[in-house]
Amino acid sequence: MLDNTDSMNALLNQLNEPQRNAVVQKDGPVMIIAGAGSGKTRVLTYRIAYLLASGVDAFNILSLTFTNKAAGEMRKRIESLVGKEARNLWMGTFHSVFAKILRIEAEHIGFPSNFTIYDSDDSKKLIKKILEELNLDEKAYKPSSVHNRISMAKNRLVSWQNYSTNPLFQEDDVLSGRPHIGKVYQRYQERLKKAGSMDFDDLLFNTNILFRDHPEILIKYQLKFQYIMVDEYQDTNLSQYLITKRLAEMNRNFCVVGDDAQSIYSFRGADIQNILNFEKDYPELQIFRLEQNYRSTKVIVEAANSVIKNNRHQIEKNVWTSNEIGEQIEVIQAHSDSEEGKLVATTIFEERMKENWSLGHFAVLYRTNSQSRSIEEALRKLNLKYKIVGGTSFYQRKEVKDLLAYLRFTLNTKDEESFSRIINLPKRGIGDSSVQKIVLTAMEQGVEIWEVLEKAHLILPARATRPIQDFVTLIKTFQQAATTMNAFDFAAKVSKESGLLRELYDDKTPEGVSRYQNVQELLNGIQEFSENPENEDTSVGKFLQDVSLMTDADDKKKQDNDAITLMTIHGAKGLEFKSVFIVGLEEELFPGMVDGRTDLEEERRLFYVAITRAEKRLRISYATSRFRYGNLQNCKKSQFLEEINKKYIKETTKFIVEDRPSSSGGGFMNQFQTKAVHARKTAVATITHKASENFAPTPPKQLKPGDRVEHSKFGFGTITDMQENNAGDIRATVVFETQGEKNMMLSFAKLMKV
DNA sequence: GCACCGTATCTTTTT
DNA sequence: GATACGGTGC
Repeated sequence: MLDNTDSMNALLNQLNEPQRNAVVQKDGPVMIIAGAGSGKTRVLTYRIAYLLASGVDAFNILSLTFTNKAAGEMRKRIESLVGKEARNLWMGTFHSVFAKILRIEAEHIGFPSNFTIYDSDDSKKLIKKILEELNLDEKAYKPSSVHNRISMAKNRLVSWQNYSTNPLFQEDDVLSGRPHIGKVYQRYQERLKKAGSMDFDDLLFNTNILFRDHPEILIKYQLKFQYIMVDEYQDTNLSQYLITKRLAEMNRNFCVVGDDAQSIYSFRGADIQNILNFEKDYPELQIFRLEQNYRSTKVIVEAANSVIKNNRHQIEKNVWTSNEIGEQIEVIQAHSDSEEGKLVATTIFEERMKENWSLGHFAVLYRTNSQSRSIEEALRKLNLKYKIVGGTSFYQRKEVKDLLAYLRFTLNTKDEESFSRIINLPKRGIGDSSVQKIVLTAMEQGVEIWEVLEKAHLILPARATRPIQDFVTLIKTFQQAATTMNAFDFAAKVSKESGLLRELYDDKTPEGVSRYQNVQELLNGIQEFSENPENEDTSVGKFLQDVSLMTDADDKKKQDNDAITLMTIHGAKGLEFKSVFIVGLEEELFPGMVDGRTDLEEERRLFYVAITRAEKRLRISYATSRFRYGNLQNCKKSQFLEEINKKYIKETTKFIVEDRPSSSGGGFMNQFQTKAVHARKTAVATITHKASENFAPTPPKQLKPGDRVEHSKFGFGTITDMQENNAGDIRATVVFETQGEKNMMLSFAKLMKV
């Protein structure tokens, strides 16, 4: 530990005055308003180093950051200041830190500690299934919009029980023609619970439940986390706000860092009021303002200021710099998106020559992921190396998720999403109808899918049973192996013996080859994990826990620093580059518009973030026409361009001679074609019964009509009839008190005579 | 059960 | 322009 005052003073001398003040104010509530490029990370790291130096134990510090990568880097920087002790800090994203706590405390909220985390892909698939089951109009109920509503609700701590009576949500839902979202929400939660799974939002929602319902656990963590720091506080939602508020309540050593001007995540529930109202929660608050920008030229800083001042409510601050004036911002007009790409590419090409900057100093930022295409094409033509950060991340690729699904299912056979992914992958002759039958039986009989699989011969013809038995055997051998092998050996075994790798290997199309490589890369990643001496637990279970919260930005392989960075502006937050291009400054693209609605202030903050990523040089481009939805559209220059003070801008019109885009065909819709409507209905009751403590199924032979029985999920009822079928299985008709009449298959015996 | 083919829909932004 | 989905024919 760094307990000598000299070195501490040396540290503090590297800071400017407001930075230093913010660092040494270690106790009590602190808010640090950190303008763009004002050395925020530096203040945070030094602050933690200072806490450690003044005798605070690393175990008692909780520091929440926005990305895993930010956390990792900060930990490294602190380690270089104070040494190994930094490893004991609790540092990470909200999601990863509270997932960790939820695993420790899982039993208190009725989850297994190895619960699976569903990513939004998994969530949407599950929601889709539920929408079909409920037979809801697929035009009004799109999985993504329903998922959005549910996510919003969770972020505002509205449970499914309260959703339908919540005026805020209900009104909007009725207005948009989908009054039944509450029902979907309920079913979605029931299914997640059954699958032993949580989605991203549940990690925070359930943490709130945990702390609300178990004061003794809350106190335990309050005692532990004596000092709490939250970065990017302007992007917290109600759920996150309440978690930290509760945790900080006892010691009140609560330091938040943020910049209201950079709040860009309201679409996922972030509430800028959390930072604007922070002072109301903590009257004794100490506020520090970091206003000196060390990153950018005067032109860039002041241009950014001239844009953001068009927003109304703001925390008062004056970001300034003593850096050079720098060059004016170049605004580039193009006639099409492909021309825009070419102009960007040639400009980078020339600038790199002239300045001798490595490609790592260039970034192209856009509003939507789809804009990367035209840029990529142009860069490839000039042989300029680039990397795309974000978009469909590595971990979202089908082949990667497929292998992960095998690993997940082996450890948690309740995981419904993984099950449907792999049951017929590679093709083993288990078709949709068999799968549906299995899922349906599991629901109707109130047992788990795995159990039905093991007894598939009872409900399916022999032809379909064989491959299922093979599948069950396969998973069983995997389950054995998982307990003894490390993650890598295990994953390698699974990828081979499942036949996944073989199938990809046999596919010699370019896509097939790349898919194969992706799986290999995943295996490499798992190997790194398994062989990393810092990892105590190298089991596949631990790997899965880590990987489910990993994002593209965290990927070490993406840190090639001799390549141009392409990413969304959201992805660029917190980063900086010598030379930045912001592309697509057009109305309805940036500021973006979704079914006629725009949050202009948020879009403006996003533009502010984009501008302030640049250190030396900034260029902004727009095109007067662009391909969207596969056809050509005319575009208007963005209003944001007018908001930049004219004196910082030079407009240039560069020309690329050649290909004008020709409009593509198509676009005529066949209005006369009607879609077949599918009515699929499954009778699934809402399960509320909790099995009695002494519940133990009675052997089927001892049951007879007239018996009163308890079912572990459906509650109490009476047997009215029993029949033996030709598969040798006995079916009992049971009239349940709450669930009505059901046909129970006694080979799945979950009935107890009472 | 599965492979192939036409078409409807899509694009904000992310943990 | 890509993809996911439904329909059709083996």
